[in-house]
This record gives sequence, C-alpha cells and structure tokens, in this order.
Amino acid sequence: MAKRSGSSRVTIRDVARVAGVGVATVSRVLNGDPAVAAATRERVHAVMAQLGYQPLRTARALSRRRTDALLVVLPLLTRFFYVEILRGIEEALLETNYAFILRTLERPADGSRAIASVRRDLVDGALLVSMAVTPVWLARLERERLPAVVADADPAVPLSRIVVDHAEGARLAVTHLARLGHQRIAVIDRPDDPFAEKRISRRLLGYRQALQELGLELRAEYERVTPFSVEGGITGLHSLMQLPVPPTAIFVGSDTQAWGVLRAARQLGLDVPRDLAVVGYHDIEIAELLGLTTVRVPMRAIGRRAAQLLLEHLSGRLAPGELAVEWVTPELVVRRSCGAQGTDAGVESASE
Amino acid sequence: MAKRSGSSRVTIRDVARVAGVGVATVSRVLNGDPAVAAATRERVHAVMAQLGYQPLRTARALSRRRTDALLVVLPLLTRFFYVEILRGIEEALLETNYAFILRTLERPADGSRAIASVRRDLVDGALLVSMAVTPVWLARLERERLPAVVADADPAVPLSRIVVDHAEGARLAVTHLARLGHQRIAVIDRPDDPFAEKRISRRLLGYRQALQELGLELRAEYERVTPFSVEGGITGLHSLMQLPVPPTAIFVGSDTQAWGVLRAARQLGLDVPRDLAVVGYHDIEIAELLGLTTVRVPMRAIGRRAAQLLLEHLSGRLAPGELAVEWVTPELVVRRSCGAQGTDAGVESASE
DNA sequence: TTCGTCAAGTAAAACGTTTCGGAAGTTCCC
DNA sequence: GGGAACTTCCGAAACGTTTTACTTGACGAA
Repeated sequence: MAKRSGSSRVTIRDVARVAGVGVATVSRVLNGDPAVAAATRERVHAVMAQLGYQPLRTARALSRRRTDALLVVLPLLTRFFYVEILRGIEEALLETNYAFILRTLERPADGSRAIASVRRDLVDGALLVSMAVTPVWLARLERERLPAVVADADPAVPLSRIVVDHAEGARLAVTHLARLGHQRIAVIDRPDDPFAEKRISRRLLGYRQALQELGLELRAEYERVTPFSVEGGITGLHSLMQLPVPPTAIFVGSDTQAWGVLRAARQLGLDVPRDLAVVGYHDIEIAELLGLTTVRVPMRAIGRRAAQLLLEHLSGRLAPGELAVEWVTPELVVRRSCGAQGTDAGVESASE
Repeated sequence: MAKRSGSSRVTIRDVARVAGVGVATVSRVLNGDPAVAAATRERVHAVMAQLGYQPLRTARALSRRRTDALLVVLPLLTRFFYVEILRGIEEALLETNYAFILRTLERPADGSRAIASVRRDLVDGALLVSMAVTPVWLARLERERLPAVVADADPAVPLSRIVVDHAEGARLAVTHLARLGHQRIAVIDRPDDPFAEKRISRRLLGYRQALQELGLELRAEYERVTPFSVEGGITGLHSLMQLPVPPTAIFVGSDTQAWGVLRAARQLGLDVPRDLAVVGYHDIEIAELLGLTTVRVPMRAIGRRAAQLLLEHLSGRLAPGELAVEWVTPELVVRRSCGAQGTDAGVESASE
C-alpha cells in the first residue's frame, strides 16, 4: 500500500475521466489509432487541451520500449566539417520529435566510452559520422538491435550509409588543374580516417586514376600524406619543393592543410597562383576567405540525408536487414588559388 | 491478462530470484543503500555480474522521476567559441552518467523551438550558453522546476551562472596597447548578444573605463559596433581609417572581426603592427595562426565549470533557490599583431 | 427472432524500476 | 523473560503509459 507524493500532474486517467471514456481510448487518440470514432476523438482532444495534458515521456518510453532519442557520434567536433554535418542532422530532426544525444570523439580511445551509449534503453538508433566502424561497434549495435546509419562512411561498412565519392572529388580537382595546363601535379592528402593513418585514401586513388586518364606521369615522390592540420600543409609543401623537379600545382586533401600550403608558399617566396596552383578540399568556412579553389563536400546535405535514412529505418519503411547506400558527389568551387580566375595577385598567404 | 512479447531481458526480478533475496534488496544494492548487509550486497553483485544484468534506464526514469539527461542550448554552433564550451561541458559530464541533449540556435526565432525541450520528463536540468535568457525562458524553467545554469551569462540573469569579466578583458587589451605607447586607441566591437544588437557591451564599457584610467582621450568616433563576422572587421577598419585623425591601435571585440581588420589593413597598404596595432578577443583557433595578439577567454573551463555547477544543483549540494555566481577572468595573449614582439613584419594579412 | 459481425470502448495486465509499510530476527536493557 | 530498538529484508504498491483481451451495442443477414 505504497502511496507516492501527491503531485498534481495531469495524467491520462484524468483526461479519461473528464472526457467520459476509458484510458485506452485516450491512448488511442494520442497515438492516432483509427479505431476511435471522430466525435470521441474530438472530445478527447478538447479535454486534453483544456487540462493542458502532456503525456509523460518516461512512461511512454517504458511502455513502448522506445525513447524517441537518437545517438549521434562524431569525431573532433572542433572541425568545421563535422559541425556542419551535425547541423544537417539537426535540421532533419527538427520536424520530428526525436531528440539526439551527442557523443564526440577526441581520440580513438574515446570510442570505448562512446560505445557505452549504444543502448536500446537510451536511444532508438545511432548515427555514426566519419567513423571507422570497428567490429566491436558492429557487434554492439547488433546486440542492442539498434538501427544505425553511417555518414561519410567507408564504402565497405556493412550498415546503411552515405558515401562521399572522394575519388570523384579528387578527379575533379586534378582534371581542373590539368586543363589549366599543369603537367606536374602533386598531392598532399590527409589520413583517410581521422584516427587511422594506415590505409591509402580514396582521394589518393582518384588522384592517381585522374592522372592516368589524362595521360600524365605518375610520380611517387609527388604524393604526401601529412597530418590533418595547418602544420601538415606546411611540412607537405616544404618537402615537395625540395624535390629536384618540384610540382607546379598541388591538390590538397583538406582546406585546413591547404591553408598551411598557402602560408608556406608565401614563406618560400612563391606566388599563388602564378608559381603554384593550389586546390583544397571540403570548402570549409575559411576557404572563401582565403580565395581557395576547393572541392565542395555538401556537409549539411550529408548530415540531413543520413538522419533521414535513419528515420526510415525507425519507421519501418526500411526493413531492419535492408541496407541503404547513397552516394554523394562533391563539386568544384573555383576561386583564385588555382589561377583560373583573375591573375597572379589575390590569394591569401602569410609570412612567418 | 495481457502478456507482452516474451523477450529474454534480465530483470531485477531474475537477479532477486537467483540471489535468493527480494527485488527491493537488489534495488537497494543498485542504489548504494547502506541498509543492506555486506554479505548480501556482495552476493547480489555477483549475481548481477553473472547474469549480465543492467537496469533499464527507462524504467528507472519513470520510477525515480529523473532521466539522467541534461539539456544544452547554445547558439551558432559554427563558431569555434561555442564548440569549445560544448567540449568543456562534455568533459565535465564524462565521469558522470549524465547524457546530454543538444539544441542549437541559429536564429533568435529558434528559441521557441528549443524551449519545447525544457521538460522535466526529458531532462533533469538545463545548461544555457551565451543566451539572452528571456522571461519566457525563466517562466518555463520555473514551471518545469528545472535547475538551470547559464554559461557566459549576462551578469543580471537570475539563475546560477558563469560570468566572463569582459570589461576586465577589454581593460587588459587597452592597457597593453597604451603601454606600448599608443594614444589613439579605437575599438571595433561585436554586438553583445549574438541576437540582440541593442545594448552596449561590457567590453565597450571596459574599453572606456580603461582609457579614462589611463588618462587618454575618449572619442566617440573611435567606437564602432559591426557584425560578428570577417566583413564586420573590414567595414569597421575602413570607416575608422577615413577619420581625419585615424587611430594607431585597435582593440577588436572578436578574433573573427580582427581577421577582417588584418585583411583590410593589408588592402589599405597598412603594415601591422608598424602602422597599426591590433588586439583581438576570444583566442579562437585561427588567432595563433594569424599571429594575432588577443584576449583569451577560457572557453573549455567555462563549459566545464557550468556543467559542474549544474551537477551541484542536481545533487542537492546547492539548494534549488540558491544561486551560484562565478566570475571568470580572461587573460592577454601577446603575439605579433600588437607590436610588442618582433618588429614590423610577420603578421598575417591579405590582399583582396 | 437469432446469430454473427463489426465498431467502439472498457478494465486490467504488462513494462521494470523504486519505495512504502511492515515483518521477521537480533540484540540489548531492565 | 518481556518488550524496545535496531538491523535486514520482503511483498506489493506506485510511477503513467500502451496494449491485450474482452464486453457491449448496433446492425444485417438468415
């Protein structure tokens, strides 16, 4: 005979009493069950409005076995890139009544922490951004029976995913440079996975393929993989320019590194784009300010689409086993750093 | 006689049965109630481990009337500043088992959307970042009886808060410039509230006060408030330089605008710091790259501390009515753009 | 009329916790 | 030895939904 504190919350029972129906009927109205007469439905609605009734989320969650919340995991929140994806996700979720719980990864080791949030009783689904989805993750998702979507995924991940065609992005950049007359085109790429510096990236493959298609020589010494930072760009350029036959154009795997390249070029007394053409990647905030020609990756759209895909899984429109794969193609944004527009002057760079 | 699907979840009842105790005892063990004998406690723990039992969050939430989740509301996620605060919040929450639900504000109108998340049955508390806390918000928080903390708050908000001493920050910058010999120090500030361009900021007040303390002339035409963007900095500098007696030093209310100032200076053929000394504000990512002297606002610390304050409210260590106020003081970071280090060359700027 | 069918609604059983109100045992005090 | 006072544990009542299984009444068909 335990009685809790006599709080004054309006419950579904109150609504039922006032409306003169059973609680089940109110619940049906709440959930849009068609098996309730229009007249009754309206009466119930009226009473709910009158009493200011709002179903208790926690009670619903327990009973329905779903939380109406999603998990979003993304690395390195600092980077503009990921923040934009997050906004896209948020946009897609705005109209729904899903909330989302955020977990950011700062180092790979954080993954073990984030994985603890993969729980059926915490969220209804997971949205993984730019992550190396390890077997541990897959097993956990499987065990918890959580639908998941990966945004900006490795093409091979066995989950629903949005894949960016980075090879095509590289091809766009390289082809553009070749059209401008460049024969010696180098590449400074970032590690493909933010945390795994091993694998060679699809971007790099696209670069090679484009050179071959264009009938240009493939030189191993023109390929550099440096850290995903401004410094990474600086060291990359320095090492390229020490070559006996330095390149005249560089495709850089991130705008962040490209900024470093611009700075280093200035430091070396090179004029961009006259002495050196540069094309970046991503089209982050600063690219426009720098006058940087770059390959735009539609970040918001990726986030939005990934969220929509997850919603489709949750609504059952996509069967649990059914995997959806969508490809997204980047596009070239021409500014001054490649030399196609304007002349020699006009590109941001820096002395040191 | 309704029987639900026969899922195989391990419940507290199973644990009780195997351990040979009542469910209440298991619950007590779970919640660290001291009124349970050590031997029993250990036995229960062993059984829990053996069965792999994990209490269902949703069931706990319903029964305890708390969700173990917090609400974080912050504007303009794009800005480095806010992202850093978010990371601080996350850091503080990492050790706890609180999750957080994120709501970002892109325009002031979004507030009405975000406020819908202020619900007792969704979260246990709210963390408001850099927001103009309107009466609507206060009323809602009050109605839902949600403890709240404001990070980077207006000093007058009647909630627990972390207040940044922007007046002191401005004083640091101006004093530094004066010590370097500058007499004509102008200011380009950003609007105080991201969305309300009305009020004059505490930063501006600090600027004025510092000039007075230093015995320098206060000139109305040396004060500019421009948009919180690179362009804002550009237009600000242009208009200042058209004055009959232009300033020799400028304190800028955000690094973002300061970047614009540097670009515009270059465009005007001014050498920084020789012809013009510049001090920014915030110390965001790019400040170091730009060689920008700036006032560092400890963003992570603000986020972390705000979260800790909220946790204290939730744990009851801070009474519901009791308001905690903590001040945070910025510090000066000297780089090249003010002329205190090195000489004329060396500051990033850009042609157009 | 009688039966079956269907629509609309009801009462009560889950969902898996926490916690209330006791109830056994112990220990201790007079 | 008879409570009183603890300690330690138990059964069952909340918490506020959803959903199951059933009832009631209306309507047609036979």
